[in-house]
Amino acid sequence: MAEPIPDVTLKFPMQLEKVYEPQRFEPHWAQWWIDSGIYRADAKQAMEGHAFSIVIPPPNVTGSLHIGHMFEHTMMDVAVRWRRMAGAVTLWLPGTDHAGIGTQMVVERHLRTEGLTRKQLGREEFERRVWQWKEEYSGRIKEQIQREGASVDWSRERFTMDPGLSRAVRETFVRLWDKGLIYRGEYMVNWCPDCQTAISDLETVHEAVEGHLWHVRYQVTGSSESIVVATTRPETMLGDTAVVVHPGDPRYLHLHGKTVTLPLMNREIPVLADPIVDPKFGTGVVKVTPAHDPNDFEVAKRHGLPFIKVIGEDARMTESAGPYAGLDRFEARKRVVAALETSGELVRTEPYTVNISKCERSKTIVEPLVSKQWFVRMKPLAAKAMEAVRSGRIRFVPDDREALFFQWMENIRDWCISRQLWWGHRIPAWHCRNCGRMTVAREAPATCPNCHSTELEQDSDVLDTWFSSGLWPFSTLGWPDDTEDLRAFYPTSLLITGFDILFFWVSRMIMLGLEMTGDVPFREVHIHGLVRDAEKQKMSKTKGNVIDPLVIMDRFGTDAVRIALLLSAAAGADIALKEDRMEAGAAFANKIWNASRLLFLNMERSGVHGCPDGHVGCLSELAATEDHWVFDRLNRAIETVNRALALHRYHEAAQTLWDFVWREFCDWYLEVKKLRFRENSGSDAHWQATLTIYETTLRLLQPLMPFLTEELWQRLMHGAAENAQRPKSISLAAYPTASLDEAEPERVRAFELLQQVVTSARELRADHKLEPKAKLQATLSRTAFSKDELLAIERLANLEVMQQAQTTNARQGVIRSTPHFDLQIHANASGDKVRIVKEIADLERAIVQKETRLNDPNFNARAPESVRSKEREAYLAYKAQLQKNRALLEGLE
RNA sequence: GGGCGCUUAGCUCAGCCGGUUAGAGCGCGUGCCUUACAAGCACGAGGUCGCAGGUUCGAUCCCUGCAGCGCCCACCA
Repeated sequence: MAEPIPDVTLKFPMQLEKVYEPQRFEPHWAQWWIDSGIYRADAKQAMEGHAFSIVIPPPNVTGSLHIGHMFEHTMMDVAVRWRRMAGAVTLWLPGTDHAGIGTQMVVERHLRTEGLTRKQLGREEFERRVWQWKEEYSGRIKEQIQREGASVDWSRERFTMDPGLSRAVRETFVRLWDKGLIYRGEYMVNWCPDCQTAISDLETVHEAVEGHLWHVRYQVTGSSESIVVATTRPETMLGDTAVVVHPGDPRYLHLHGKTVTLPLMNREIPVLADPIVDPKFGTGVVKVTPAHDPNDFEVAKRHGLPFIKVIGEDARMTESAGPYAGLDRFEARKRVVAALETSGELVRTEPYTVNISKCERSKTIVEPLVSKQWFVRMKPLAAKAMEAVRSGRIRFVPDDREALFFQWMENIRDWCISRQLWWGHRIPAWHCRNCGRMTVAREAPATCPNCHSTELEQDSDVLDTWFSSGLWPFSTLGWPDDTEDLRAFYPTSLLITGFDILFFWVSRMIMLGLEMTGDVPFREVHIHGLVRDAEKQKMSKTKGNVIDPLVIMDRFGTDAVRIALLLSAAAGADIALKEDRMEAGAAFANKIWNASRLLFLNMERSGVHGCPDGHVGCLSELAATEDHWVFDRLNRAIETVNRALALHRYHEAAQTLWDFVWREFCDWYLEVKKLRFRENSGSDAHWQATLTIYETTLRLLQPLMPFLTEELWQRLMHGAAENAQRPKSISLAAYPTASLDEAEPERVRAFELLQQVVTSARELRADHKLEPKAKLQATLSRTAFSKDELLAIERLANLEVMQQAQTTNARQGVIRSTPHFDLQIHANASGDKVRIVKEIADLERAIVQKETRLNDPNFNARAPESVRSKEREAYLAYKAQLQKNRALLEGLE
């Protein structure tokens, strides 16, 4: 096991380097977290206690991680670290996805640079190459995840094509097949001529492009009459086998049952009636190309029309296209149009916007083709999934994403799961070369169950990559075996992922999880937004606006990037990531570092070594006013942070911590404490309170900034006495709950007054542009300040506090007054009244508002008493302050 | 064609159940190298909460309409 602290810091744990350099310790802790095995989940323990489990959305092994992954991982890590510290037995399971089509394409592209194609290599050799690629990239991804500080359990790392997960895939396939939920058949699918495979509906993107609507005349057989059909794809007419009209369309009633001659092909095709036709669109006559249009496919099946395939898998015209055979589909279109023009059968051409489907990956226009594919029947699966969400067994965060989920589920269509690729899970079906019979089985059968031939060949198709990802929450835990892990950690507690894969992945996990395990795969789904660039543009390699997480982690430190991402992460919202965010994050980390440096320096000076044992969280009788105040503020922060984390409001947690640490702990608490350090009055009691606050704050920050807090906490603990109870990492210590001692309200109030006096003095000094070093004299009407508090006021505001006003003539002084104290600052100031005048105006406005409200009988009759009394109180306070300000103003005039 | 979301300070965005004079970061202005931090400190300027109605004692928040922007889904030739 590695040493918990780098050697150099071991020697001088309390001497922080002057400059915050996260690069010095972040890699060290990342490594130690792995070597020490502290994030390894214990299934036995989990079954006894409270478990919290989460699986990583497996990144594709196509390449390295981008900033969106880091955003997602950071939120997951915060969730996991928080639950871990809160006492849950946690499992965060890491892994990667084989990403069938995506990986195959990048490897093929890579091969092309070597002048090779996959066909030249052959299937076996190609698969070997892809495995090589996978090894390289999953290794890179692993390093990146470690660098992010993700507290995953590497002993449970999985890959979608691991033997165990492959077994889960076959098990699922066979069960669905046996239930009749998987079928195979000739249907119309989206065919990508570039990828040379069928793709699912989800893998296509729609795009509106400017095209044409060509009107073509078809001659009615044995008549001088002709009809005109409109088409956006004239090349497909070569495969027409009918034209249809609406059954009730009076214009064409007399043509029902007649035939027309298909131009160019001189084929007789029937005129049919079908309600699919909209009589109001175009001419009300539609050509039917059963083999190349999804609508026409349905029509043809209803009417038993023949299918003529005129476009092949390579997007070139087939032999059936007669003279056009061999031409590319777009070239064929040109020639067909030209031919129709020549023959006079093209009546007219009009511009028309057409919706085309493109392959999401290759951007090639998808060709609807009839081919033999495997499908999953979705309706029955979707019904169960919707029920699980409706009943609340799965909750969405933010919950408006549910609408999206239902919208898709309600209109779900069968899922084409077969791909004509080489990289992926082979479909567990074997075809007998002898009798032709197909066998679906978990393992390769030795002989054909029908004819006992040994001439069996496995189906060459592979499964859609999402088929295996859909099993991820349970296949990774050992399913279909009833493993300890499965019992301990399934259903998983939470899934954090992007909306872009809600349908691809989340929905399928829900459906397959319910079907295979009988339980939901996760109880909560947090759908986050997209990380965009500073101009809110989507990041993409082609735009060149991609932010590489490794680069910015090197530059700013991981904690800084984490806090920057978290601060931007309003639930579900996209974030525009600017560099200044990360600079601010680094500044925050630097602030914490330096605050620690101040404390550590003074601990050494006071002879205090490390964190004191015992009575942590207590406010002793000797605790000072500022201790009471900061206990109060920290308790509030603890409460807010815990609530925010429970609701996945990471930005709120981050913001709360930021404000507490910077605006309260550093700006006020440490500033006052510095005075005590100077006086060398830091008694043990003071240190106890100070270190309690400090150490608790580190723990509160830990889930968000694990590296920095680990480094500081280890140093703090290193100097302290050994304690068997002490966990070996801050990430295993208890998360703060609002259980610190209650601060005394009177003393909290006293500190707030102190702040007001100090701030007022600063305002006046700035307003009157006084010499920064000029000491001012002040008289405080409130006498309740203790000696210590007066000292703090004097020092922080650079004031000399007088027993009473030195002059009764306010004209010589500058005065500031609040309802709670009067402050006269005597100086040779010009007596600028601007501030008082402005404040009087503000107060008058507020008072009018209050008066109107308080005088409104309806308000008095209907508003709750709690609101009314608050309003009255506020009104009186304004009134009092206004009077004082007026008096002051008079005095100045 | 359906559905969803957004519009708050110069910029990026918070604002949970409607209730004191609406917040943060960055940027901007002024003054400070105050022995933790110039990656800092202090002080400040800056908002008719998209527009128009409505509900309510009370609306940035709820409802309706409008305008602008964005996203998702979709087999009208």
